[in-house]
Amino acid sequence: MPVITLPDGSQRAFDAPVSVREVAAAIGPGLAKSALAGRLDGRLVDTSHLIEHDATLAIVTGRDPEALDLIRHSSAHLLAHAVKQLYPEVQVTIGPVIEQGFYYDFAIERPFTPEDLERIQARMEELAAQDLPVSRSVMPRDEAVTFFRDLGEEYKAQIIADIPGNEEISLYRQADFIDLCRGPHVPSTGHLKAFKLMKVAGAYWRGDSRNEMLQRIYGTAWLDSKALKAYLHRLEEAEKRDHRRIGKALDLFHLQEEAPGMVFWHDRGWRIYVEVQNYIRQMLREHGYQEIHTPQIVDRSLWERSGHWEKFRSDMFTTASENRDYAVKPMNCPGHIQIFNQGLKSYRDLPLRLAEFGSCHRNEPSGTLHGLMRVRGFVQDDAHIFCTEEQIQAEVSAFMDLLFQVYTDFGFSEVQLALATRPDQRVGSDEVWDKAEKALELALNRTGLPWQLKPGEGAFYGPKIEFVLRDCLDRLWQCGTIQVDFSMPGRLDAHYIAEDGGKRVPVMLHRAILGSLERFIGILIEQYAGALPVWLAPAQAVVLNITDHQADYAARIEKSLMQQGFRVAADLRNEKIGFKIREHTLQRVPYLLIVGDREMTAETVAVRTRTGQDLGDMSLATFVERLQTDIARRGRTE
RNA sequence: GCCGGAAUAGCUCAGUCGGUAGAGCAGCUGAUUCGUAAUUAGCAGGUCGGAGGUUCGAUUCCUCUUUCCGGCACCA
Repeated sequence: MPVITLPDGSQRAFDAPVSVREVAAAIGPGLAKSALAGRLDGRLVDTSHLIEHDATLAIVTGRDPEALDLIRHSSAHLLAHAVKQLYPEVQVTIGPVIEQGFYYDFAIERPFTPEDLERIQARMEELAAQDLPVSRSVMPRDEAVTFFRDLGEEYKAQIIADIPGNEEISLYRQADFIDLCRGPHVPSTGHLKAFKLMKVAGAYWRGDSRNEMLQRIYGTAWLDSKALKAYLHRLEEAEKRDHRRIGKALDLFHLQEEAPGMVFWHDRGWRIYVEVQNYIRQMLREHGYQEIHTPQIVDRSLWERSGHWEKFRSDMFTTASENRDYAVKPMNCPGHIQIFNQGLKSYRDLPLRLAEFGSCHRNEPSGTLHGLMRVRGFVQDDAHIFCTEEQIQAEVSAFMDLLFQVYTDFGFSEVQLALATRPDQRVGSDEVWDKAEKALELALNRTGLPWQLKPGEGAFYGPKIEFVLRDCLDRLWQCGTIQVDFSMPGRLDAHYIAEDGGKRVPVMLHRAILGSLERFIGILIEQYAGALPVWLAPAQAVVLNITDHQADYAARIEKSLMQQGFRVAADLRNEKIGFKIREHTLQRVPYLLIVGDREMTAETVAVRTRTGQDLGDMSLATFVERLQTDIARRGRTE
């Protein structure tokens, strides 16, 4: 007879097997009503789950952290239920929970329209209002395959057929809808109170582009309508940070039809770009890198030797002249090896670190282009470290230290780390891959930060560590990387003379901290919602006169600041001061220096920040000190 | 590349059930010289993304195409 231990340590004995729901009811009718699931000996189960033996049990309600996932998962089922009712010809496939909601993939001849979405949403609301009980049952695998095949659900049958034969399959039923699912689910559809279908999209069956395309419906679901509303509001706010919108509003850059995926940088955006570049340039010098510059357009034969022509030809831009074929460089490494190869290198020259702000072009698939985040023409803060196998470990570790220093200077603390290991198609022996992967893993562990393993996602020539940042809508973008390459130096005849006088092929480490400068600046813009820290701001201060009377004084201040190396402008237009303040505040200029007769007489400036703070009057020298402090701090928050 | 959606003034957007378009802001001209987030009056501004088709007539309907947006696949 089961004795149930509750989270508060109290125990309840039952003289027969009881369900989670019955235990909840024994505690209180309110709890029974709000019970979504149970946590039985640490495992999530349905409220209908029958407890036959002694166990610990926690009743899961909306207050528990598991509740959201449960609700989202059940919402996915509700979505499928509604779709099957409205469009019986549709086949269901999978419907998992994702970060802010759920989706469900359907096989359907005709794609869903936005109007379909409205109909489906309405039907879901009806089904939820009916508070249909959700029940669980089990079936042997083979029987389940036949069952779904008879229903005409080929995809479901295929999914089940892939489950090992000796396992039992659990099914969930609500009214006339039945779906394969591991569960658990909410006890009835009435628990689903706040959901919204967000968008339709195509998605390949089993995530493979060789397969047919399914129609995916994305939705979000929350505990109550207040949380749903708050989420939708957060989304709207996030969209205001979109670097494409801000780039236009702040006159930073633009893209246009004639050059898809290539950026036209305007003066204000280019100031950011140059500042970022100069900062990196200085860091690289301090860390033992040489800066070089290699050609944009190189004869095809070099790309043939490097292997790029064979593997990435369709992704390279090519051109021809006088019976020769050329490719615009998609990456810098072959060029860097050419510099390494000039003159005989000794082991004493290693590690040799060659850096380049390499302008690269890749003919990315049209559907992937995305503002500054995914472009066809970009510049990497690229470098290649030529070293011996023994030096890999130290070089990787030194790189990671440098990378975190840089990210901190830019104000990024949330970086996701991943190790991408050997893909199926690769060059090099397993022994060499073992060594390379081990080296990266050790360096990762040394950081003490969590990291993710991405098996099979390494480059064809070696494994890599990825440093990933998020955009304003939580989409992930790889920025930094370090990759071990045992193959390309050999292919391109790089070698050095070892201590014993023998010829050796160096190992090459490909590494970038920011990755594409375009992408990194895009993320910076979103991170700061356009209000870049003083060291990066396109204009650090603007001098505003109140009337013509102070025009000369304002111009003098502008000139003085400019000569001291600050990015400053004077706005001497005949406009009201409130109007000028509004404009430059919207332009996110960190400091507005207002000068009227009072300041002119006192030889001061009245300083206002872009956040609306009034710092009062101060001398120019005091203001300069403030600027210098800000600039020295960079993006660090301390 | 694949699926869906969109493209109208410099920007943000409205509109035309087929009769060649409208607002706000920005711009230009004038007045205003003003103290911390929009002074004011007037003017001008568009081959309605591109090409073809249907039609007496297309920005509107159809086809193709380009780009962008959201996903998916890809990302050396």
